[in-house]
Amino acid sequence: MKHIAESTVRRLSLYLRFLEELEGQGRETISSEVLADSGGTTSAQVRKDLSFFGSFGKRGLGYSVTALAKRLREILGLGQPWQVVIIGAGKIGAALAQYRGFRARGFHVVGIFDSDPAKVGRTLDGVTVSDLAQLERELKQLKPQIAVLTVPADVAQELVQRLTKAGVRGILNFAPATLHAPDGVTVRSVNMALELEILSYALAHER
Amino acid sequence: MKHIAESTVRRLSLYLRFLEELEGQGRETISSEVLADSGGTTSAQVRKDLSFFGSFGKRGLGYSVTALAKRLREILGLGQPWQVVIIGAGKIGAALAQYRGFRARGFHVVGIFDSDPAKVGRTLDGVTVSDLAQLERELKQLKPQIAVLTVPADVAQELVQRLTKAGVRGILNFAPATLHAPDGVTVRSVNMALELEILSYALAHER
DNA sequence: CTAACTTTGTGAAGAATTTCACAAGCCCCC
DNA sequence: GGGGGCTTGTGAAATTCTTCACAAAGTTAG
Ligand SMILES: NC(=O)c1ccc[n+]([C@@H]2O[C@H](COP(=O)([O-])OP(=O)(O)OC[C@H]3O[C@@H](n4cnc5c(N)ncnc54)[C@H](O)[C@@H]3O)[C@@H](O)[C@H]2O)c1
Ligand SMILES: NC(=O)c1ccc[n+]([C@@H]2O[C@H](COP(=O)([O-])OP(=O)(O)OC[C@H]3O[C@@H](n4cnc5c(N)ncnc54)[C@H](O)[C@@H]3O)[C@@H](O)[C@H]2O)c1
Repeated sequence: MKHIAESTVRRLSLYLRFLEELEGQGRETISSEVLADSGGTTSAQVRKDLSFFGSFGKRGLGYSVTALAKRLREILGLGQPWQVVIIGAGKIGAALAQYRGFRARGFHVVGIFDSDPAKVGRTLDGVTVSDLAQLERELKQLKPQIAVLTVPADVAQELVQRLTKAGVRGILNFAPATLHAPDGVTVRSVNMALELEILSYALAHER
Repeated sequence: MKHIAESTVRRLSLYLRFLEELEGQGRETISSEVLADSGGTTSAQVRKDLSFFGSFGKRGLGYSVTALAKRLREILGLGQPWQVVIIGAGKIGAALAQYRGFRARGFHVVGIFDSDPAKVGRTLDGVTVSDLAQLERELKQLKPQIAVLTVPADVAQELVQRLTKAGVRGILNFAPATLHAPDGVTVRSVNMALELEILSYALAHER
């Protein structure tokens, strides 16, 4: 399959969110035009995005809401549930562990780890925090595909190593650090301070 | 000034973070090559990014770490402190309110608002949570340029309206909603579920 | 059944971004 | 003070991404 740009995948996720809303409302079909508005883009862009994966629409009518949503879930890999572990049960890690939006999308938090004895043993939304020392041992059982890193920046890279070795294939990092992983392991970083800085740039350069 | 791509601004922020690390280590100069590695890009890209704003380097030598960091802070609008309010003192709002990384970059949380009486009156990192009903009255005093939205998705848009009317010019939104704001107001969204979905896409399509 | 209308799918054009590649500038050493 | 060695700054080329624009296909109404 041809390489698909991240911007395209991002838009597909937005389309899917909107389609699921429409599904709830019992709407049956939707045009690329309306779908475009929902994601802040253009109808041509929507059609082009979808065309990478096939042709799902009916000319003169639009797309079947349920069929397109189903297809997008497959494309995005959301047909199956994913097992997720969270490393770092601090403020942001705890918030994420209790966040309903993940489970709703098929991301199941199956384990939480922390190195602080004061945090170990606590339960967050039904999952007990384990000691980081048990990481490798427990991952053998849990077999998560994805890890969320919410630890201080200076230990993030070493955890990437350990997680990778234990078979984790995707990492979502919240620490402000540039991380490196071997081929076959995908690392994405969410950097909130950086988002504020982009805002700061925009405000400072207005007009 | 010519329009600068968001991807460029994003990289400038990364360069700045690395430069500040180097400043701490007392390093005096740095080449585009080394700077590139830090941000996961190429030396040509670094030089091109910087060239939009002038020429700061010395051929044969590289860039002065302190001078470039200073210049980047100016470019990014970090020369001045920004006043920030957080709307929604829930799990993620509370985590952000207590996050040290924001203050370190000159983003000062000066107010927190919530509509839940149980949350009002609590203190997070020295700032007391106010009743949302007091929003307009208190914003007149606080005059924040930036608001962080950590409320449920279905009330996010109406808060954009109120904040905009009260003079806020930049909004960082964490709710999974596509928001619209008038010209002159910048809205950025951080969508964590979407980040996981992009990861999911990558894992599902590997090789 | 036909005609008017709507909307898709997609090449081709256009715009934006990244990479290439190299002349020019500066440092350092002899 | 000249030469060798680095590294910048930047046009030009290459690549990637978005928009345009329209034929083809389907719908709806009469
Ligand atoms: N709080 C926020 O709003 C926020 C925002 C953006 C980024 N971040 C980043 O997220 C990370 C966590 O932030 P936080 O505010 O939750 O901090 P925190 O101090 O509340 O949490 C960090 C947790 O990691 C644990 N930890 C430390 N070393 C560990 C290790 N080697 N293995 C496992 N766990 C370990 C600590 O015990 C602690 O529980 C930091 O890198 C921070 O920069 C936080
Ligand atoms: N918790 C997470 O890890 C996480 C991750 C990604 C996105 N989000 C999003 O962030 C938002 C908040 O999530 P949360 O987990 O902190 O939820 P939460 O329920 O803990 O917090 C929401 C807070 O907003 C307050 N609130 C509700 N309506 C309000 C209004 N009109 N004005 C002011 N405050 C109001 C509530 O009282 C509550 O304190 C949601 O949109 C959620 O989807 C959360």
